[in-house]
Amino acid sequence: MHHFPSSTYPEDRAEHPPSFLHDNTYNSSTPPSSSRSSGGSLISMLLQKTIESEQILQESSAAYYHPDAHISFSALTSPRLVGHYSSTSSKSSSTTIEPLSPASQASTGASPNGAGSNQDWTLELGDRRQAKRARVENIIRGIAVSPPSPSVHCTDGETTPTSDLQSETMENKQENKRKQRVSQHQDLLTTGGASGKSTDEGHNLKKQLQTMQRLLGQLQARFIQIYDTWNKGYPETEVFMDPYSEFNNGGPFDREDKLLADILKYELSRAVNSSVDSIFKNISHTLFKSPQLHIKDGGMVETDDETMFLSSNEPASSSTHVDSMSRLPPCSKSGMAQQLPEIQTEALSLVVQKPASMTRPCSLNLTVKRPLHFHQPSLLYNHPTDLQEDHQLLDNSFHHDTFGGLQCAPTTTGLPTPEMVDLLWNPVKVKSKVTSRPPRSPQVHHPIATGHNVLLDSLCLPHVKMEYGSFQSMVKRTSYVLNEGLTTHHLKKAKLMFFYTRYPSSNVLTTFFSDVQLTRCIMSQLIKWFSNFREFYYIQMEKFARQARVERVNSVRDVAVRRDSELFRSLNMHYNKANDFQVPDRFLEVAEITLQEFYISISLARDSDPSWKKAIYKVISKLDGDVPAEFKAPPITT
DNA sequence: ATTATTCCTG
DNA sequence: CAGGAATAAT
Repeated sequence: MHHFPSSTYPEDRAEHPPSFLHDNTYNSSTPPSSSRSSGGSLISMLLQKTIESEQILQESSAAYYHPDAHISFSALTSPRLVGHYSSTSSKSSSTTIEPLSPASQASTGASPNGAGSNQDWTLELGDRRQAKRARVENIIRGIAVSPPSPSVHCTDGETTPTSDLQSETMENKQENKRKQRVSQHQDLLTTGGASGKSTDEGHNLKKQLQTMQRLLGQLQARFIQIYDTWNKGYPETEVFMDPYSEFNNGGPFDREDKLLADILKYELSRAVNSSVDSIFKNISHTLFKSPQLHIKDGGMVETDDETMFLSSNEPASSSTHVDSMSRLPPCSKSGMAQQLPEIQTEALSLVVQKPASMTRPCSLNLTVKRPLHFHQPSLLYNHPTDLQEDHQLLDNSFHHDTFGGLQCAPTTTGLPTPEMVDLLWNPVKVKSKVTSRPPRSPQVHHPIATGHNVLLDSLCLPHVKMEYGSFQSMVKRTSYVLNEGLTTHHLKKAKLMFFYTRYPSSNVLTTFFSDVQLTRCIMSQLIKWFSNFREFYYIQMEKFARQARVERVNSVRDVAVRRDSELFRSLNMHYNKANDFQVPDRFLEVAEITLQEFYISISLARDSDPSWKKAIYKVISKLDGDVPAEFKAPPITT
């Protein structure tokens, strides 16, 4: 159909004009460099989003077009952007998420210190401080008293404490969403439960689990609120700094703040501890009362004492926070009353400080002693929470981590295999090279060593000193874990994505590989992958084009690519080795066009020009289509 | 000078 | 597919 060389192709062939039609498809106007390196943990991204959206909401809409905003608004996308922010509801389509993509996050997130920041920050600092304090105090009160009631009003990560109007409407929406999800979850639990019969006990348990999930979601939301409030109170610092050292240095924290910090630390750790402990008690009461379920795996030793301790507790109600606290083993309380971060435990060395590339460096002073009884239940109770709505990132692994874990854990034997346990305990791949990762060794694996420290460290929460186990449990339950490296599954997914896009923008990559920590390194690895894909693709094209020229007719019309073509077989073998994916027709068209381009160029002896392929590349780069949304799900599902 | 991409090699 | 040189683009 397309008989003409490059000059005629551009517009009419681009049926799905991508938003990144620029020649430099990878950088557009937002460099993914240091900006994206803020650790990339879920929560840090959450926080960043919160902060960012707050800023955006505060600024006038004119700020969208401020040159310093660095948000790449094409004429195509700007209406959607405005729509997105004004409605404050985000659909799950990739296009509406664009404005919140990490790239734009980074640029806007850096704005407080940038040239484009408004002076309101400093001018209204005094007033804002007072308001801030009021809010924080309110939060504390809420934490101290609020029972895990479903009706509790809580803001999610997307909402902002300052813009009441916004958050109010948003809370309603999100509350609804949350209910939906919870009910969905319940369906899953009832249908996919291990026992199959829904005893009263199981019923109660489920209800309590849901309640606890909600509570945890609220707690996380409060974390975010508090963090946000603090961070906002000192925009000039941008980075959250150690209150104590800063105080001594005449830094931004005054006595009141120190006091506030102490109170917060105490309340937060207390609330989290008690709620998590309650959850644990409930679930362990059911799961572990059978001696069959005493599991010993690696460092996880379960003694009879613990079991007795666990099963002797009655189900916790909302009013037993303090009560349940008092039942905790001494070690779990150790971190609570201690206020000074100087008190380190031996395991603090395990907390790995991220390299300086982090935009929001901070360390968590966490005591790492954790009650043994926390180990096992965490495996089986890796739930998401309500905070996940509107967060693409969360939604993705949500399916996999949660339901996968829940459905797989109870095997026919009723016992998780060591591999499963290990897998669940090792969601963070510390060193992952797709091609060179050695098989996981079945050796003893200390649960609190490695892996999770990265996660914890990247949380970037204020200095809340709390019991490690509870905190970790909360993290594991309220958020899924980001992979730190690309896996073979990601590679497979990338190859399939190549059928749709030969030149994926960094935007596309971030949205479709959101279940990995997209550091600079990972991102360039992904880019390299696609570069390699293209290389193979073009080599095949040239090869078959020359071959066609030799043996076939002289007409371009006869140059075609069909599913039975040898060229297609070659490509399919490369990108879809398992042949379990239906290659879209569009790819055949693109391949045919590519082949024709090569054929023409060779026919016209353009290949004498050393850069003769460049023109072809340019043509092909405009033929990218949208990647189906299904690819946003984590790749392991197949 | 820096960054992105291709080309080449193992 | 990854590493690195070469090269183009900014």
